[in-house]
Amino acid sequence: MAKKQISDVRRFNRTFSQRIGALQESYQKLGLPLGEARLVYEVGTTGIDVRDLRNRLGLDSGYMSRLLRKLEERKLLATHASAADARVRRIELTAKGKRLFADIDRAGDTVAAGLLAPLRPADRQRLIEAMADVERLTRAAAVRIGPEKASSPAALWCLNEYFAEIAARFDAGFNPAKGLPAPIAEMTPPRGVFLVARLDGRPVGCGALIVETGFIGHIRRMWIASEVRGLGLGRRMLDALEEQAAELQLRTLRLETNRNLAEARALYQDAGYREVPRFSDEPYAHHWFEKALRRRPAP
Amino acid sequence: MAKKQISDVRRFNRTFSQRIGALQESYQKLGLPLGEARLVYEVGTTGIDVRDLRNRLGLDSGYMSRLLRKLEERKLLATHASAADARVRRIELTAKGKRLFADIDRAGDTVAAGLLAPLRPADRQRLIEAMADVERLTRAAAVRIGPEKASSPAALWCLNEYFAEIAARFDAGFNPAKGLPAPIAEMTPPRGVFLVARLDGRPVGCGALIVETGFIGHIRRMWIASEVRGLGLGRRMLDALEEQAAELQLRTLRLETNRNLAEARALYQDAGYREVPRFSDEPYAHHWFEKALRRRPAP
DNA sequence: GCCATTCTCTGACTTTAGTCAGATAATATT
DNA sequence: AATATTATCTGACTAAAGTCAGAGAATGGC
Repeated sequence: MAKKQISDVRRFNRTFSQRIGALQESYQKLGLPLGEARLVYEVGTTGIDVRDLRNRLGLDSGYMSRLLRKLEERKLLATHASAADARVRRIELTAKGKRLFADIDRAGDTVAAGLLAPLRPADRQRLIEAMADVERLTRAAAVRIGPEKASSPAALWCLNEYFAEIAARFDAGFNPAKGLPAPIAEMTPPRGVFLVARLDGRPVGCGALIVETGFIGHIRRMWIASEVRGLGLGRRMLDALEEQAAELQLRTLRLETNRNLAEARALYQDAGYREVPRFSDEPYAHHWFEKALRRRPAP
Repeated sequence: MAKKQISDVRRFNRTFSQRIGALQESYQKLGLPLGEARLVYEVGTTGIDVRDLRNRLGLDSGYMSRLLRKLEERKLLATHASAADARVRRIELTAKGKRLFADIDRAGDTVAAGLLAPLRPADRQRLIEAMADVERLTRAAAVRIGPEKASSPAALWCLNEYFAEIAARFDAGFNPAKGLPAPIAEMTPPRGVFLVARLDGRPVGCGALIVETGFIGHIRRMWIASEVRGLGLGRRMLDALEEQAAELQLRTLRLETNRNLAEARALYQDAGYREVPRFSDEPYAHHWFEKALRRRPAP
């Protein structure tokens, strides 16, 4: 990577850190500390479960609890047990809290308008487009891939999206009952792994590795959400699956794909998979691939 | 301003706040709090005067002093009186401090490289260009214009740049001794004002208003640094000068300009100045302008 | 039905990041 | 030479933003 590129990116990060610092100061005039304002803003007009809020803001549960008590005392929000699960508490803003939310929201608008105000209309449009580009292109770096339970809500959501997509793209649609099955148990250690790609916590892709007899692994259910496609995530998912395979001491990886998924085929070929004769009964597949893994160096 | 534009900008600010939050966490692994790391980083390998550091970081002098003592105890930096002015203390990093600086620097590189790493070369280039666009276009919003002493270093620096530029652009060069003078005393209240435009503290433009006999003001020394040109700052400087004129109860503003400064002429015309017959002996001028100010509404 | 896990809460602390009011010494201004 | 200003430091506070251990209730998985 060119040094010039790195320093360009660093300059951007630096100036934006400053700008965002200035932005945050603008929230301070609302009469409560940043952390509390952020919390009120995240609760929003619709309310939220404490658990979700804690995950989103990444706060310690004790700290969170105390913040909530403080805001409750100020009559900005109210908590009550969730209907679905009596352990989790649901937060809703009071009328006063909603007014504060509106103030915070307005302050955000003002900051944004302040960036646009000095510009001519054409430059405003350019700024917005450039921001969209930066956002899209930096998304890839914010994606984290890791193993999760194949039965987790995120995993099931990904699989659902995956099925919906291939149903739309395969010539004859897709019926999970007819395709080669991939039971959750087989995508669970030690018989396999299920990887989920997340962007800011939200699932945006998945891939499964199923250990077959001997030293052979089977890659299944690889999917990347369209919002993050074209950023090299397919390759990263494949690399992550190979990493898992290496840890499981596998020697060969196999996978199959449908003729309509041209970008997937290109990815597999580019990643060193070579086409082999049919090895599975997957009725929706037209191409079968295989790759010999390099033996792991002893640790 | 379109609502859609504002919400687009807000989304960008939001995602980048998150990214930058993550970035800052990466510095935390260096074993000292963010504020102290930032300080060490700003001191840099060349050293800095405490005064400048305080301005740059915007810290209270007491707090700053305590931070320095803490870092001195840890043998990360050393202070000594400045040679030029025994009141100011100069900070230099010790060998240990320089090692820490290198670590911080490397962490910054790692973050930047992490943004670039997942991208293909063409996308890397696009990201960098988009970042440069965003930076350039948001610069205007970060510029602050305010009155400063015409004898201040920033003012003198601006005037120097201004002279250098017109010397290069006027047909016959520019000799300050031959031009209409603008003594510092006349650009100082109550006889006049000197405005400086600053971007993140750095001067990037200036403009002077000199009160002539009666209710007439004379605009002189208007200059905008090339790095921020094309962002509407000339107009803002002119507006700010008119604001000052209104506060001084002036009724008419005058100015003159050289034929080679086409963009300046366009600005004046656009701002409502109309060309009038020569009213001054400025030998470098070819055009004279005037504008009647609207009377200020009573406060 | 039992046991592990999840979710929230409380108590007891800590660190970070300041603010504010002087005191002191050096320099600038008049 | 007298006075004002500037730069730094010290003492005495404060608010914000956590951390960590453990308790208690509810739920999920077997």
